Amino acid sequence: MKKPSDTVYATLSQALLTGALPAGTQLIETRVAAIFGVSRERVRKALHQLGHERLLELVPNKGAFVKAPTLEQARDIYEARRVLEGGIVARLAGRMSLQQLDGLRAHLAAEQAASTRGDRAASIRLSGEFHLLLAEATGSDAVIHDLRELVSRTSMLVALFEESHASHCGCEEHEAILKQLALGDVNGVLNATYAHLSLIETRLQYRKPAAPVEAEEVLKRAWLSAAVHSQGD
Amino acid sequence: MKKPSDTVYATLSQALLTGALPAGTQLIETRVAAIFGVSRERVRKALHQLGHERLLELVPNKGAFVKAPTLEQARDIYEARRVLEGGIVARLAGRMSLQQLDGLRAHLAAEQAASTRGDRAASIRLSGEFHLLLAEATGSDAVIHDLRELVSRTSMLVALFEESHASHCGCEEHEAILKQLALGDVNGVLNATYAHLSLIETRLQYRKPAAPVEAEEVLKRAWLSAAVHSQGD
DNA sequence: AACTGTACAAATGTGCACAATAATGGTTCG
DNA sequence: CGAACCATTATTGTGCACATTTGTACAGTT
Repeated sequence: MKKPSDTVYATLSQALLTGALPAGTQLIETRVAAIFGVSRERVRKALHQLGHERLLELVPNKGAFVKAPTLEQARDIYEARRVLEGGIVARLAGRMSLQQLDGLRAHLAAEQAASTRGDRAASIRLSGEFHLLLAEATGSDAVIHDLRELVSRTSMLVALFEESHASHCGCEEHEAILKQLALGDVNGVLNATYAHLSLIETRLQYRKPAAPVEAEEVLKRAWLSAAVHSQGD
Repeated sequence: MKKPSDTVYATLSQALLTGALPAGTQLIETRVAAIFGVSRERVRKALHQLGHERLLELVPNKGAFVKAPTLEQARDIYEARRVLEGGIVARLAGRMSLQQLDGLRAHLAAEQAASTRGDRAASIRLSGEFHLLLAEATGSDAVIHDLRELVSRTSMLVALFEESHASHCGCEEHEAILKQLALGDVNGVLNATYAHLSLIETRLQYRKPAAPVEAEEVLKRAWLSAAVHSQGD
């Protein structure tokens, strides 16, 4: 069996990323520890790590709260993605191997297949992975790390601000980016990337601040689900 | 008086960034706690935070070691800076206000002044700040955060791999970047940025793995220095 | 009736003691 | 003489009890 601390972190992380917990919810160490059946210190460490990843807001002597990003902060994240992903594609333009291009094309085909057969879950997952694949093509672990964090935070934003029926990228836009990449047109690929990310950003809209929910039940279900999943290890 | 935990973190961070501790040195919680006169838990938290920032390597059940970046990992960092800073300037090109450009020009003048009067310490500091100013011009806190982390890691690399007499950027290269920025030439500013960072990277060269040193003495001096500095608060 | 000061309750922060784990050195057997 | 195994030691990981801080409610005063 795996170490419980990793499971605690993974469970909380997924719960936050999927938006299962409304923004502003306080995560009380003792309660979470009781729910998960682990000691308070394990929870504490996981909470601090999530705080360092900007998914939680840690207020000294008060506690950990689910970060409630404003629309302004959301735009901050998307601007950061335009900057970083723009830098990625600008750097890659005209410098990619045929093998790398083929890998991206294969991934794009998988995206389109998932889209045509109406598999929404796969579409969302593959759409996110496309961006990470671009980061991996740079060969820099630091770039991958930074983009992964931005994508994670974007997931939370989508869960917060976006209508559920529009949660994945358009395949055509990914296709356009890939095309410009192969051509090696720096300005073209930059514009395609900016347009793509800005289009996603426009899908964000203000929603009601989300009704406070019984965190106990949500976490209990998430914990049991994670426990089931890790049973196969 | 400030909280000791912040001081512990700041002291260790500075010691690592300036390269006072050779790579591979093990930081033993109890020893550090004894040296600093604080409890072990404070040290532990600081160590974990530094580990999360990739300045230390945390091995489970073994301890915290000063990260020993290889030249390959160093290139990884510089590639990441090319990507991110390239994304920054590409995004900024032609979109900056006159006020922002003037601010950068003033900073560049300060750099040149420090350089002509031979103030090496100021030169190094101002050179680093120039890059951060570009990040701040994007207006995205996430971008600033990511670049700051990369610059921190670069500082450690410089302390490790670079000869001491060549530790600051050339003002002319910053001038070239600024010029292309004002012109709004995306390709030009990208090339200037890539050239600048690559030139810095070429200064890196392999040095002897650094003789192991008595970490006790180094930390004690760093701690006393920090204590003196914080006395004025 | 409103405001303030105090006392209580709840949650986090901290230090300590113990358990688990990995390296090391010595010893013994082949 | 060498290698493997066991014991010892040093260090990190964990759980628990206590201290500190903060929010709140209640009562007293103006």
